[in-house]
Amino acid sequence: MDQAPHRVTIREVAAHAGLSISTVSRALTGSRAVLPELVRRAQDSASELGYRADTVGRSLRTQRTGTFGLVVPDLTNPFFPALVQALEHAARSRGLSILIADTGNDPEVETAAMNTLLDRRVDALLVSPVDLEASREGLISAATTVPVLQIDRVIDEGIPFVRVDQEAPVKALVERMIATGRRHLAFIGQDPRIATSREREVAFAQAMSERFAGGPLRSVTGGTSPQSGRAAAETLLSRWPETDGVVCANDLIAVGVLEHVRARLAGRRIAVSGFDDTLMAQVLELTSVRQPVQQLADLAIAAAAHPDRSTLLATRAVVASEVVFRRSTD
Amino acid sequence: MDQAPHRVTIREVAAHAGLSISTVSRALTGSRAVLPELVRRAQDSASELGYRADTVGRSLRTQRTGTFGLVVPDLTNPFFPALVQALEHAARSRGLSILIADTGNDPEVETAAMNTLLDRRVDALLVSPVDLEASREGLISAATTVPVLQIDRVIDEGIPFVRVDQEAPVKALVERMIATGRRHLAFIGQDPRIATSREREVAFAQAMSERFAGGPLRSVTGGTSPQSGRAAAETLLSRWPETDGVVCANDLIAVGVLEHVRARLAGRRIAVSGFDDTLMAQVLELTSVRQPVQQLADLAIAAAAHPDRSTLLATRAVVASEVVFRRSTD
DNA sequence: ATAGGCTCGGCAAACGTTTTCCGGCTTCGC
DNA sequence: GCGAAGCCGGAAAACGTTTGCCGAGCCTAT
Repeated sequence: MDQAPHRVTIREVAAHAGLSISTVSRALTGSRAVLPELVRRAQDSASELGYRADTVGRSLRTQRTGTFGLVVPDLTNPFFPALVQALEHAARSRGLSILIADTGNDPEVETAAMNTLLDRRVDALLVSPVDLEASREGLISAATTVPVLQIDRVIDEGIPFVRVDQEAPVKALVERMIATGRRHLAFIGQDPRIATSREREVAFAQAMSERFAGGPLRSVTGGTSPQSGRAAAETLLSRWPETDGVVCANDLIAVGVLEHVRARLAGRRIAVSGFDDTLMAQVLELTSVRQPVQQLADLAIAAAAHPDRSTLLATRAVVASEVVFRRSTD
Repeated sequence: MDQAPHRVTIREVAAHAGLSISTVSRALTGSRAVLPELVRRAQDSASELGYRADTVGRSLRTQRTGTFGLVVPDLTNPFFPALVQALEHAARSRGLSILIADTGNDPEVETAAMNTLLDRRVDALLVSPVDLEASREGLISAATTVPVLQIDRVIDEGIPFVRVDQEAPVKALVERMIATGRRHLAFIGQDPRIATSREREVAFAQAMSERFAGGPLRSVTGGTSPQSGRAAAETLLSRWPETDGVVCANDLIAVGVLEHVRARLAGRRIAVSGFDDTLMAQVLELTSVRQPVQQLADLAIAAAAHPDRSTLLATRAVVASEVVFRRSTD
């Protein structure tokens, strides 16, 4: 049938323009001064022939691919698509591309994925590590080969990161629940090996101990889904029946809790809050913590795109998030 | 600080093993027979030195990158993360990678993104085109350079695709609504320039005309979000107040409709259905059409990964989907 | 016994680009 | 009017890999 169409190379552009390859390269990339007349000739020939520089050849020579590896734990969790989208836009606006890997919450897959990305010679690795412990070794080892940036989830302070502050919003949630008359607050976390969930739990414990020194710490952990949220709510309320406010580490969990509360405990006035301000939170009128995804992405890409790697290697950024109060905490 | 760590090249492996570069290459890739003894020596040296072949060098030589470009319209729509995840897994299990681009529903961005992916010399382009018309030109032009596979949304039958049948599920929905006593059915679509939405609308019109020949076609279109779903429901019900069943082109829309119905029309028994069987549909007990995402992804990657491009170029696949009935259509 | 064929190691070319180096020309200062 | 110092074009090397080709050694069949 139709043959693989021949791609125009810089050599042909040079021939067509009656210039040397070097001159064309310089004229098009602007890497060194070229007489305006020649620049025009080069550009004209290039566009006439439809020339577009081949990134593979360029990468081989420059040792930079203009590509980042992005490793996320689970695209099923709506927070990550939002993050990916923001990162991809930020990257593309600078002419950079993103190789994506979804690890399905498996640390071994994660390490393997990072290695295949390294083989592809990405300029940097953006990672939201799966597991506080099991991900560490692979992460550290990757960091010896390429600049690594932990994004959102940070499991090793020695490696650059861009994260969200968890303390303030959790404190604000607790304060609000107390202000609306609740006294017996509880926390429902995801797998405790997830960095952000752990941090939220710690923040919760601290906020509580400031208000109710010596009081019991009501806390339960489970999976990351409405189903497990419902189950967690059940065990929580059977263990501490007095509970009248629940801070969840995640919207998906909170939705499950909400279901349980609205269905089984319609009479009781139990506050519920989540994290991530997903679409579901908006629809179900669930109080949630909106993540500054855009800011996170901009910081990450800005750091990763910086020409000298020392900037990236020095990145330790924490950005603030904002609680969106809705009916679920009225 | 610490210098960029030197990556081991095949040349060093060859030196260490006392073999020629060619032999090492052949031993490691198995591209030609090599004496077992030498294979062992090559492999030992490779693993001892921690050698991993550089994909950039290889790509330059072989003219294949082992990378696909994936272009999706909007990761905010939960259908696409699911698709991306499935595609990425299928690709990685074959040692292939995916460069992702989110076009934010903008055909111009889409064309630009496709071009930057082409510069990266992807082996194939997997695209869910934004717009039935505005996307066509860019798509066709890209297809002259690289194998292109339309995935889910197809806007040009001349270009290979992997899609989902819309007719059967829509018909099943209509039948069910009729079977449960509804007579005045309506359709709410997304932007009519979205291929799948249009197909669902056509299927709806056809199913209806089979049952109610000559009856009015109640149909409204709007955006892809609960908000616009709610708005659409409002105009729909003011225009055709008798409506007692609504087939929506999308879960997000359906959720908006459901809100409107449950809030404002609590007395009336109006059936609502969506598409994609997202988490929200499950939570809100919304009848929806589950997309065979896994199957779609497997077919797509299998076609794209096939060594000779003629297979991909011949791909025209349609897979079936399944309606999941829930309370919203009881 | 020898011609022909098979196996397999190594040299070198090639993939497409950027960039170093060289050298010719112009300019400028004295 | 002359040396030094830019400016800028072109040849060629380099990035890391795969692979076409050659030829040495061995086997086999007649």
